[in-house]
Amino acid sequence: MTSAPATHSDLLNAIEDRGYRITSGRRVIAGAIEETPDGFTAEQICGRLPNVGRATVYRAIKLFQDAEVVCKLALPDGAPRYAVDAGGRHHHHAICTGCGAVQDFRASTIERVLRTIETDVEGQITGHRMEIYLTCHACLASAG
Amino acid sequence: MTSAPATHSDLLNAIEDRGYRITSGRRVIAGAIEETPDGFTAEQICGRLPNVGRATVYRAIKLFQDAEVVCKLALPDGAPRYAVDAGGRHHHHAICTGCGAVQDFRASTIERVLRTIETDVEGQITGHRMEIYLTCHACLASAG
DNA sequence: CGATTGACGATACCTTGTCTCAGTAATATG
DNA sequence: CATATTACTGAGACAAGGTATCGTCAATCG
Repeated sequence: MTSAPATHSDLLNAIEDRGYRITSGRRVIAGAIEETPDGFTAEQICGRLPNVGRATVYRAIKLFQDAEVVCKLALPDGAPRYAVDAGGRHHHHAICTGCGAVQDFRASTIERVLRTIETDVEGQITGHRMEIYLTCHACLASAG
Repeated sequence: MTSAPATHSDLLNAIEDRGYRITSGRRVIAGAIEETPDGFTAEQICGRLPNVGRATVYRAIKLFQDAEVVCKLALPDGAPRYAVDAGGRHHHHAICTGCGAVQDFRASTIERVLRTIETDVEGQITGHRMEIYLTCHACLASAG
């Protein structure tokens, strides 16, 4: 009966698929992350899980990043923020600077632009980073 | 004879124009920055100028940023890097992940894409960040 | 049920900055 | 030019975000 699929969350599945163990710590970290619809910071998770070590939280987040189910973003001032990356396909993020809410968007035009740029710059493009900053409807309304 | 234009560097002129004093510390910091053709890190400048306090270096870099003659970038892992911003006009940066060399480019297409995205996301866009990562010709050749 | 190996928590440490504060240098004024 | 004013400075403490170390513990394999 060890064949039970154990019905993990997407986050846990992603790291299990890569050969990492599912531990109780990782389970509660994944749970805490999945409760944040609008992105999260590492310290938020640490604060919410006082029984899990800080290092363990950072280690788990890094695993999720490597497994491409969590993505690290930067606010305008460079402050880091994480968001769950459901789809898998390459996409970018629009971040509300008021509340931190994250919207995904897939702008195929951007990919086309990048290919254009490829001919303009000296060298071989290996990657890129792009973030849109905005004020979401909720923040516009409450701060309006 | 106090009308001598004092022929400062672009960096110094930029902060002088904004009402800040030209001090000996700022002079050597600007000099050190202008000697780095391929971007720089704050600690690099600190290391090169042991007689200037660390805080002073960071303060000066911030002034240059505010005056829009220096721009703060992020490498793929989030590590910060600075580059001199000559032109003034809004542009983006392509950074070699091998050596840190920075190329500027002005992709008007990107601005157009952003305006398109504006209609796709929920909220009011306030800004964006974009960096291209590449391997420059020199690094391609030497690591090839 | 062990044995093995990965994961854990605590904590020290690192990096990148910022803040404080007393002392100092750059300007403005007389 | 002397002096008053004010900004600037260096040293060092502090903060945020993250990584490394290390002894212990638990998940998984056989």
